[in-house]
Amino acid sequence: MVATIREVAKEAGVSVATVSRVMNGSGYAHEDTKKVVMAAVEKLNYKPNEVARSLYNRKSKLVGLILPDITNPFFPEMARGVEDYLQQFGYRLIFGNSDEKREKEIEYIDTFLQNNVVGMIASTSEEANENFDNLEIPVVLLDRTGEKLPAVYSDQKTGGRLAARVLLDRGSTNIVLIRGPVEIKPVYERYMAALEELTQAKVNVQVMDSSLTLQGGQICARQLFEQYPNTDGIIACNDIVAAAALQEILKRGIRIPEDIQLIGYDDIAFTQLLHPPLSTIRQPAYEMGAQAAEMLIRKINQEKIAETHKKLPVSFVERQTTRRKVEKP
Amino acid sequence: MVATIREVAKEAGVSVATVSRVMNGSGYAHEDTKKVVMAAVEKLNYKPNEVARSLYNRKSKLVGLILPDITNPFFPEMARGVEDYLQQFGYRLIFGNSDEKREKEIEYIDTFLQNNVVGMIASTSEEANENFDNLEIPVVLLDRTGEKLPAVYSDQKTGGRLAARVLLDRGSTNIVLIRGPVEIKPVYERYMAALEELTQAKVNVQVMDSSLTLQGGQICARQLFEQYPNTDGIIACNDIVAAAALQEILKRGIRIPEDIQLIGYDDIAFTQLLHPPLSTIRQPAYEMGAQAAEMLIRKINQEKIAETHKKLPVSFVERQTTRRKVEKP
DNA sequence: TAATATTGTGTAACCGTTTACATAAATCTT
DNA sequence: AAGATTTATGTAAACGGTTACACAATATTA
Repeated sequence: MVATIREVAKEAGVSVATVSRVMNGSGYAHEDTKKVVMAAVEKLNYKPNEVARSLYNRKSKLVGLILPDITNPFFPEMARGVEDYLQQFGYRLIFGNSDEKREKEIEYIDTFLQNNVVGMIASTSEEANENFDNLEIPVVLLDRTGEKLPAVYSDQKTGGRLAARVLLDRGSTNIVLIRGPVEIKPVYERYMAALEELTQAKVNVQVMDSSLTLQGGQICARQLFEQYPNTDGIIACNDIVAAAALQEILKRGIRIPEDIQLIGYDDIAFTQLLHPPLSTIRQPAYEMGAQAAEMLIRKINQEKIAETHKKLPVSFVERQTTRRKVEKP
Repeated sequence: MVATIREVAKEAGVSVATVSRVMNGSGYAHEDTKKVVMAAVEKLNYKPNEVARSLYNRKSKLVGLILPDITNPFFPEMARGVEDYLQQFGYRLIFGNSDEKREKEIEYIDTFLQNNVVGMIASTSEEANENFDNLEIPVVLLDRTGEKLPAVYSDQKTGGRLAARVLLDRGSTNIVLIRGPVEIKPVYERYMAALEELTQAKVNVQVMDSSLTLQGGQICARQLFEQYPNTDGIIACNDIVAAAALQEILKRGIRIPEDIQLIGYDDIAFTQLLHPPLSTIRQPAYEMGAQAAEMLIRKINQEKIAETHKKLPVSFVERQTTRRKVEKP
């Protein structure tokens, strides 16, 4: 059904080596021969088998991508950033969701390797990093960082501090800080930075735990007002949890941002559709993905890379769950 | 760096054939030999190269997945359904976003084929279907359907009709029906079904166009109230557009659902977080993905398949952008 | 114990490419 | 016109697995 290089060679009346050479533009080939070969290629609709190529070259046109959970709207943005960038260079993505689970991460790393990927981009836990050791292919960490591996991530510390500053500057004094899972490094970092900032401000601060999911957020939000009814500021670990909190706030008839301020993290798309639209700390997800892809391609092409650790800036997106800042005269 | 079967064979003092046999549990192998081989495998941390396997077998453990846009929250659900199911059987996903563009679809189909995928799952336009002709590997359509190919999709007609019925039964009489891009079959079908139902009801109906994105929805929503200020019901082509409409409604201070009813389509996650929570028609996205994966595996294993066209039911998710139904005594 | 069946193992061909090397043809030097 | 270059092409050996086939060793049977 699918034509092989031998059939093309036969059709064109040349050897397979010649076909290979004209296909790849490598080595010599007479103009006339090129035409004959291309005609045969055309006629048989020949497309070189990537698997055979990959076997010989010991590298494919495949890039492995491991993300925690594509169902969390933060990651699709990143994935598209990666894909859109790689796609232009003919690379394809093998993709896996890890759910932040070590076994899954390892399983995907292994199978990606078995498929001769040229490189990998991964948001994996720090402990999984050792699985990247002694690989002869480049790996770039995304939304994570580490000593040895190049990485593209965002400035969680500034993000966390910023979130805290916002509530502080706008007058919250009884703040609940919702901490996400501590195993997830970036989430932990933003939490720590916010906590530090709040602590320094000598304001009343309570810490609560939540998963990064909607269900987790809802459970947390419900408890929050039972335990700390006079809260006047909430810093959520991500936008999803913030959205859950917002819903609870509304349900209880608390005025926002007058009685309570709320700030999320990520700036995922639907955040602006909430009512009131959610103030949040923006991470440039798409850009992060694209830059990771760019760095990976650089590595693949053995180019020198100026900075192997790219920390992208975050920014405060002011919407309507925080008050206007009072200007000090 | 990475051990090959030859190195394992040498280490174990046997031939490559023997190693292959014990790895695959095919043919005979003496118990003692097995032990020796497995020890060597262990020692060298040998993992068979899938590429070489794939070349010989002419099929890999890779499945191609083409989705329109992973950035639209409807699709990640589906993708996870596919992945979670396939993952158990050791299949991996090569993934591509098509943006509903014919060239991209074809490009991905071609490169997937070049990588010896065992099968493909695709949400592609009808015109791309011919590219699936004469393939020796199974393909299942997802969220789309067609004559020749097996497919898993949802009942768009019932969905469209249901959406219309809901607004009708709850008393809307000046309804705007937002039609999505007509090239996208499922979107068109739900539109047509709704239109039919509305027309029959002899109610006042206006049609507007929108893309499936937030930006498109916002533009559409703005125009909507300028052109049809006394609208009292909106059927959106999907939840994203519905969310945009909801925002416009709120901005204009129109009461919902008292003055206007709104219904979306898909039931993507954040829909319940809107304020008020959005009534919508639910498509079982995850389930659809999982079932497509199941069907594909059946096909790969050459099992008989009872129904090659699985139409999954949709349902009305009643939330707070539609009124309570008035019971007729 | 010889004949036969079963089990265990190795050799080499194959999957579809790329490329080192050999050799032939064309072109350039002097 | 002979020799040196350059260009053009083919042959065969990789790449890392799987498996048909041959053959040897062991177990079973009569």
